[in-house]
Amino acid sequence: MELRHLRYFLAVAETLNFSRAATRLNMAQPPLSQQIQALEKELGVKLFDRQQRPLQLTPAGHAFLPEAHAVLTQVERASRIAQQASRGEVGQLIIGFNSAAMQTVLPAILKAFSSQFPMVQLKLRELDSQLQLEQLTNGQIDCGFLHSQQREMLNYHVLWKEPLVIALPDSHPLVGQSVLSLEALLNETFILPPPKLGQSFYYQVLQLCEDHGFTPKVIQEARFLQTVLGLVVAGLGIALVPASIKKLQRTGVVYRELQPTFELETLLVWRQATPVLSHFLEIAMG
Amino acid sequence: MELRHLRYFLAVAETLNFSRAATRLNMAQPPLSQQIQALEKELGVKLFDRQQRPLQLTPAGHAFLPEAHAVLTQVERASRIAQQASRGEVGQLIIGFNSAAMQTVLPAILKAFSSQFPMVQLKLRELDSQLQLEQLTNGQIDCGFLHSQQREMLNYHVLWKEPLVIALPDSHPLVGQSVLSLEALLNETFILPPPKLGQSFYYQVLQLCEDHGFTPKVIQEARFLQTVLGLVVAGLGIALVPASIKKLQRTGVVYRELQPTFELETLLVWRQATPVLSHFLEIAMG
DNA sequence: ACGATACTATATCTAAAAAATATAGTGTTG
DNA sequence: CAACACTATATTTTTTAGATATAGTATCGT
Repeated sequence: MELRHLRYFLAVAETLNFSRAATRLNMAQPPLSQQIQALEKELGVKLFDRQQRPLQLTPAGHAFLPEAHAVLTQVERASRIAQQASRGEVGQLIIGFNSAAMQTVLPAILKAFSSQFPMVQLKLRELDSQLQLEQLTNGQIDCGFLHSQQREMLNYHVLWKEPLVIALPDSHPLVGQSVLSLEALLNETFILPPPKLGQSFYYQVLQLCEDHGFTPKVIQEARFLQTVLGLVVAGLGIALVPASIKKLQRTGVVYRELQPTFELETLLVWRQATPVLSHFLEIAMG
Repeated sequence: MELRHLRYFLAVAETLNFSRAATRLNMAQPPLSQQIQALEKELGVKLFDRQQRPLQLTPAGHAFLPEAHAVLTQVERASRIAQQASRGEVGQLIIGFNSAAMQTVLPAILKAFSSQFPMVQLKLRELDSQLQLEQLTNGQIDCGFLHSQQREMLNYHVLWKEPLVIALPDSHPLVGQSVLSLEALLNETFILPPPKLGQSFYYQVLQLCEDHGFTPKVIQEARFLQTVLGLVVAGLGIALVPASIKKLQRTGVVYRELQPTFELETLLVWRQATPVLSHFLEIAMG
């Protein structure tokens, strides 16, 4: 069976007249009769009762009519969807992000994109930066919002820069100073996320301290920034956190500027731009 | 576009290999490549990325895949439904019936049929006998359960015969006699359905009386047999009703046998037997 | 009832297009 | 970079859709 058979069947079923249907299809009547006969033979079923005029649909023809129609509708739909997908108007986008991104740039981007491309299904994966880089190369995510130093092989764009600030318990002896240098923190205990979960951020802080000539004392219990702040309040140590965390307004914690400043960069990273992704990138970087 | 293109596309999309797909389709590889190219050209969209191997679906191809699959599924469904309809296993059946039929033969028939052919949609129309005959010739109903004398032109089968009995108020002077002749009712008032609504039954009773040499006094208020009995109870007159009405067990009414008996026939009438109707008739006529 | 009319089916031929064969081109792998 | 695996292109063959001519069949009006 071919779509031609269904198109011809519909024309005949609607006009109930082979000759007029042929005219409407811009063809002669005999081949139309033949094609309908071929269709009937393949189905093993008579679709029209030709013994009486005007032509009548058989019960089988009657049942076949809406089904044939549905096939052609589905064909149009398939065609339209392929075209929309090639223009990036439908499809899906798997987006990786770390917790910091969700606190800053991501919400506005998601909102803008999904209002402009409502047919694109967004799948969000909260992953640490290192895992995002792996999944990007595997093609498991289409793009990622992350912190990283290594920028080889993948495409990236710096979306956001914010200074790291020092989070201190409000009872800490250093709260009197509005600006602190890293050297002043030589003997402090640092609270950091476990290296597995936040490798990139972890190593950036470590590197930073070593650039200033010391290896920090570290306790690694906190998985989320929220927890980090809790430990700071508890007086277990101090932490270097992105400035945007100040939004959380947690009591018992004060934030002090780091001098010299260290800028933490949030990158938008991707491997290959599909049509959907191109639109997303344009909106994100616009 | 033809179904061939979709079948070929699916084979290539599943194997991600033109040569192997061609083998699976029992054809050579070059025509397969050509047909896919033709499909892509018609859609205005590339479905495969041939720049790398193994072959990859483009985003458009990815979106097209489930849609193309849906088309072929729908084609199979259409084909199956046409065949089932030709065997009378699916479809619809519009059935006319009068109130007497619903009191007697119809329920058992409907139950038996719908358990054997659950895919057939039954549409029931409560109509008086005359209207059923009209709608049968118009093709508005497929078959009808009715009372009628005129049996030309249409196919029919006598399903049920029951005597008419006389319904009397229990205070009526004639209740003492267990059997009554029509002549005994010469001076009684008869309650009948309005001629418009129950022509056939109405004229049968009238004819019956005239065969016995008198024209009955008639009041025509009752549309349903239920109402007829109500008027009998109220003492407004007597009525000739099918014996099966006795099932209703209405207090205040007594039934007396008519002598000589008059058999009221319930007919199953149809014009042309479609496959579905044939099954229905077979079950109904046992 | 019967010829005129309107329509569909069959027979034959033509044209289009699908598929086969042979071969050139391209990406991938050791 | 040569060998391999695969896809595209060119050309021919085969199939089949479609056109034309005509025969067959149902309906309608006189």
